[in-house]
Amino acid sequence: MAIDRPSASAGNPAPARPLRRDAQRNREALLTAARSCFAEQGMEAPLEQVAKRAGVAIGTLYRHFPTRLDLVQATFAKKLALWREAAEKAVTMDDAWAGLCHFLETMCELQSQDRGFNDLASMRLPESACLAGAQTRIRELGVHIVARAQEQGSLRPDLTPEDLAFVIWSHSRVTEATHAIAPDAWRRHLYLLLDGFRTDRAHPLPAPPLTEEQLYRAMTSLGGNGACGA
Amino acid sequence: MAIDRPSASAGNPAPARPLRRDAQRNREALLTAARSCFAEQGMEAPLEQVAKRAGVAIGTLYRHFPTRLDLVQATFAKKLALWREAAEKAVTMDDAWAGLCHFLETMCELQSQDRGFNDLASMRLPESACLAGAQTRIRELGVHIVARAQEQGSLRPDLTPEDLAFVIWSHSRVTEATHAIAPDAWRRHLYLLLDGFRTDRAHPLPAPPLTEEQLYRAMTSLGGNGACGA
DNA sequence: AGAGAATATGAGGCACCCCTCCGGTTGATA
DNA sequence: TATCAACCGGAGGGGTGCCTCATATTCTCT
Repeated sequence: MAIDRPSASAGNPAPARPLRRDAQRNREALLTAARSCFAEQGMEAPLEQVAKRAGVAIGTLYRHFPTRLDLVQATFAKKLALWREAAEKAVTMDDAWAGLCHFLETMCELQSQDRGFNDLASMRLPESACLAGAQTRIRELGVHIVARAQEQGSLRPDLTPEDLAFVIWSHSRVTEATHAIAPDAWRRHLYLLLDGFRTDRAHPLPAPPLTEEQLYRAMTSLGGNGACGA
Repeated sequence: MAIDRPSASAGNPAPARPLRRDAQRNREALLTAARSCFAEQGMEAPLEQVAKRAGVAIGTLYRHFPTRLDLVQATFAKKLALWREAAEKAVTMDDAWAGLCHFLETMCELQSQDRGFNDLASMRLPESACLAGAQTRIRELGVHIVARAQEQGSLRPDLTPEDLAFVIWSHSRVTEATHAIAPDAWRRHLYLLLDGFRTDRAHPLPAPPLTEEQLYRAMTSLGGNGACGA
């Protein structure tokens, strides 16, 4: 499993002299290529294809990113930050329901534009990953987003923060199926689901919410074989 | 692409003399093995593993099922029939909303028990497939199920039969993520979504429904590389 | 029991992807 | 411009899975 090999993200106090110019160029070409490969094919896109698209040999890719996880993290740092910003903003919005919608809609939009981000959102990175902190922060914010909307009475009280994972997962396949055919169809699905979240429509639910521990394990189990799941 | 090879499901007036006893035995062992492999790993489970689990050489598998699609169809005929029966029953139930729930709940249950069925439900088999007829029939019934519930006023009027695909797709990943950790969690997700389907105080949806053609293409596009999608 | 058709076997060719390693190349520095 | 560490290329070994085909086996029928 990739995770056991030396990884650029491991404890690395790196005095980090600046990269040589060719190395810098290659690194950026690799990131650009990775962005497009991952966006099209998900986080398990063949690395050889990333290298080819970057116009670089496979060995070069491995020199820069010893682990698939390293490449994934470098590739998605910005998009993860966007997601996190949406969450930070959501908790500051006066209308908590609008905040919830903003949070989920931004997330779904990011997912729908990028199959790799779709994968990333659906699963949990290993503890060691430097992006794991952002994921954790987003979950914390999710707790507040849910709580505020419930205090204001707009979100059904029997919903837990863990239920937000349902949005990620369910949206994940919907957008995968429709994005090439009807790129906006996912909004319809999201709003149907959101209508089910409203207080005034709530009917008793037939199963208890996931516990935090269960959610953790569920996200870890996804993408178990090929990619970055621990 | 597998579909171009000679397939047992093609126009086959087959006088079909009965199988030799060993052949019969192997065929059944293969189907049993396929059921468990597909249930665990989805429709793209390695055929070599199916053969091994059946205690049979890979060549034997190909003799019985020249195409992956042939094996898939033989494996899932019964479960598809169960799904179809649920649909047939749903349209006869007095309470159309209960019928809708029965239909969707049965479908989701089948999906949650079997990753292969999960795949099968999410995508469209090629025209040539002998199970394609059942899929078509189920869609027809879906139209009636939706119409009846709308006539009775329980289902929101802006919902179309194509929207039922959202249930399949969204459930698909939810159950994939949770089935090993909380095997009943999918019911919670389904009921949240169903609450969004109810008539009372439905909110406007931000995107038009899929057309029939779009739905067809979306289901065809899923699982595009490895398996049975045309 | 013997013959012949039906069936089973599994090695092997192909394609894909992973990752490593070392000889050749290039950019920074003096 | 000479030096050398840093960097790059890409062949190649390992693994998996697909599917075919020549050969060996087994059933069935007389």
